[in-house]
Amino acid sequence: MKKNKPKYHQIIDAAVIAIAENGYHQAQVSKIARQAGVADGTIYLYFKNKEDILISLFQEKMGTFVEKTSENIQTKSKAADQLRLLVENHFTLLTEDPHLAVVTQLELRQSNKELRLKINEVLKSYLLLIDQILQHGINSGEFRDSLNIRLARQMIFGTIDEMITTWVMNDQKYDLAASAQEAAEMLLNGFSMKKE
Amino acid sequence: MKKNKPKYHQIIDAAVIAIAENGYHQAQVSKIARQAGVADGTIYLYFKNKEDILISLFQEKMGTFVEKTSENIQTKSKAADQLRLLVENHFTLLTEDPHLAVVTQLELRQSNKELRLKINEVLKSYLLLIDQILQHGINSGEFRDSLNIRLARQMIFGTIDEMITTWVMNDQKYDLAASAQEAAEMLLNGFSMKKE
Amino acid sequence: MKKNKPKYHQIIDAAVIAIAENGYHQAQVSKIARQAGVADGTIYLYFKNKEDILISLFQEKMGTFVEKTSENIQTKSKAADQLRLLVENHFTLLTEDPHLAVVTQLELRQSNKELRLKINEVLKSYLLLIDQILQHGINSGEFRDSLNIRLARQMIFGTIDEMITTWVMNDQKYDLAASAQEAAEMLLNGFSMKKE
Amino acid sequence: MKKNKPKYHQIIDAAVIAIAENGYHQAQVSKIARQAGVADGTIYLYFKNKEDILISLFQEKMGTFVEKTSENIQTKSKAADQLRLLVENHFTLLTEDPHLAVVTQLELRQSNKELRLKINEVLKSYLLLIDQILQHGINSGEFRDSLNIRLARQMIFGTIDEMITTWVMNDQKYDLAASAQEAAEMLLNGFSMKKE
DNA sequence: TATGAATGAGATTTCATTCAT
DNA sequence: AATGAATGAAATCTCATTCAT
Repeated sequence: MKKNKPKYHQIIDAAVIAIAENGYHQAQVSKIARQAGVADGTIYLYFKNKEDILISLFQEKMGTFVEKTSENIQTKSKAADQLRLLVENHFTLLTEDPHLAVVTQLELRQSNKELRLKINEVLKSYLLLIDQILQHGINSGEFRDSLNIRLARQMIFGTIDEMITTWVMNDQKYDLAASAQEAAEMLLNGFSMKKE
Repeated sequence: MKKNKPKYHQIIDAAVIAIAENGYHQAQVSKIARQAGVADGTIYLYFKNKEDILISLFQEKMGTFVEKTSENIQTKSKAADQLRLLVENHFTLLTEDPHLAVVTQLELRQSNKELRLKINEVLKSYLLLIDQILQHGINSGEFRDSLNIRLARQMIFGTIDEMITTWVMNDQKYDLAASAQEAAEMLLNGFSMKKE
Repeated sequence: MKKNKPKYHQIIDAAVIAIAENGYHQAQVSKIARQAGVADGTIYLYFKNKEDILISLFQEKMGTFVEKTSENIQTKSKAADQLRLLVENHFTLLTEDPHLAVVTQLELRQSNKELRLKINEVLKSYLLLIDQILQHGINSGEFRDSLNIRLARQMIFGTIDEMITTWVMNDQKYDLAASAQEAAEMLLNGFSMKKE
Repeated sequence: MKKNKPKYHQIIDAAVIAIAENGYHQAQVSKIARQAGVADGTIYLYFKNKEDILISLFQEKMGTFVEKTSENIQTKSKAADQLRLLVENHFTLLTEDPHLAVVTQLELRQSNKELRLKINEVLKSYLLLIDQILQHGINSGEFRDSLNIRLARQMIFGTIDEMITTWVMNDQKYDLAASAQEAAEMLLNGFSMKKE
């Protein structure tokens, strides 16, 4: 299994840096190789092609994130708290790795449709996690019965994504994590029982 | 003024189709020219370079949309109604021009950072329109005083954008406009007075 | 006859300026037309193609020069004086028209082999004039009998040309005509009887 | 160092042939590559761009020539003999490499001003060599004290250059080297003491 | 395993020339 | 005679991938 060898991760981390520093289209395989301290050809011993590096990058980083977040939210019993934690975890992840933030929010989106479809495949587990929280909230009576889960999920993901992208575009110069609670509250407000 | 000549719009419309059908990187200038029914060189009588076509495309289509929507919402006195109209207009625009939907949601995002910055410039007027609605809602007492406008704007735009992108990625096979009202309600719910 | 119409010379003079100011490869037909104050298409009513402008330019300017010089030197009886006059006339011509100097010494040499062959054709009458002076000098006993005319002609033309080119490359900033007599003397020295 | 690898010289030699046979503007990179027996892209492993091939070509060929000639003339003690050797060496170099003669005398002069400035830079060492001979001749009393070195240098270079160019334009069909001695004598004659 | 030299397909843009008005 | 909008051919250079060592 290639994934267990140190060079596999070495190359992925090099790709994150190379893309963040040079931009998607200027991050040639040779630059990634140089950043990783290996020869160009070595890349192809660990990855099928350039696209494979990018998908693997996303899988490794996002996959790990979803797993951890999934575990984290099990510690909370209320859906509201779970959502709060999810937003916070997401913001914290990218705040702690500025290169990764640039890569996922700006650079990787320049990839072609085919690659983006594969990235979406990876994102599905994240969207599923959101769905679980929403379903749990409906079951527990925190959210209203009539909540359209697909719509709510798109609102959550769209909001988080837009917030992060704006923050990255502004050179990450303000404290993103500080807005996590407020964003969660506003979302939750939209999902709650109608007041009469 | 080049913009008043028929070939200017002819080429822009051809670009939308060529990009939608072939993808961003496969929409060569020669393909756009063929689609427009002009020679390759003619393109350069109306546009400085290829990037200029894409910027102009976005300005013409999105600029027109923002203008019209801006006028439309003046007919509504309540901020809630204005937001409902905004969402509906946006969904309708792209539902009625499937090619344009593909281009704005998927293909144009593959452009380089420089082009995306120019696109964002155009988007600013749209975000400003959203801000106006939100401010109006606060002033009229429809939305709570403490509403964080920047956050609310990101929620609105992020949600709309995510909904459209998902719809386009699913080959536009369901009725997007049908979700407009529901989406607007959920957003509005989040902005309303806290219930006790 | 096109050559008698004012626009013919208007276009040639415009070409000299356009080429001198923009360089050979940057002097597009449209620039020459603009400089001449006519439409692009008008050029083709007076010249077969772009090359034809350049050949005509050279013919008009150099042809006139050779004619005048030819007349001038008839006023001198000694070959040495004729040569002195020839050099002086050549230097004066280009000193008085800096644009023309740049065009003939630098820019027109960037043309392709075919055009340069045609330019050489025009130059032949100039070389013939030099030959006449040399033959006259031999006949009159001013130059030695054994003088190789072809060689002497190449020396004269090569020296003049190299002097002018260097002067143009140095932005015409020194007085070229001032060197005319000295250059002529040195050439004449080489042609004179061997001293014992 | 790229210059020590065999392909560097292989490509330069191919460029000389390709340019001589096709002309400057018809010697596309792909033709040079084919002539060199390498792929188009390989060219760019050894040269920055097409212009770099041409500059390097001139530097290698002319630079080597100046160096060798410089060494050669050290074997002669008299300035007159040194000049004779210089002319002979120059004529011999180009007589032995007809392709190179076409390239330096006709084709490379079609290059743009920027490239020609770089070529002139290389030529400076040649002109310096001529100056050394002239100065030596003055010091040794072979040439007259009052000799204008700049002028004499332009006469030497101009004459040699004109002779070669005419010879190349006439398809190199006569024996250029045979005229070397005669040309040198005529130049020397011009530099010698005035006879009384 | 690792290397890195070599490959070669592919696209934007310019500009001389034409021709309908 | 004059215009100028339209034409369309043509070439440099990049970079993902391979493969002999």
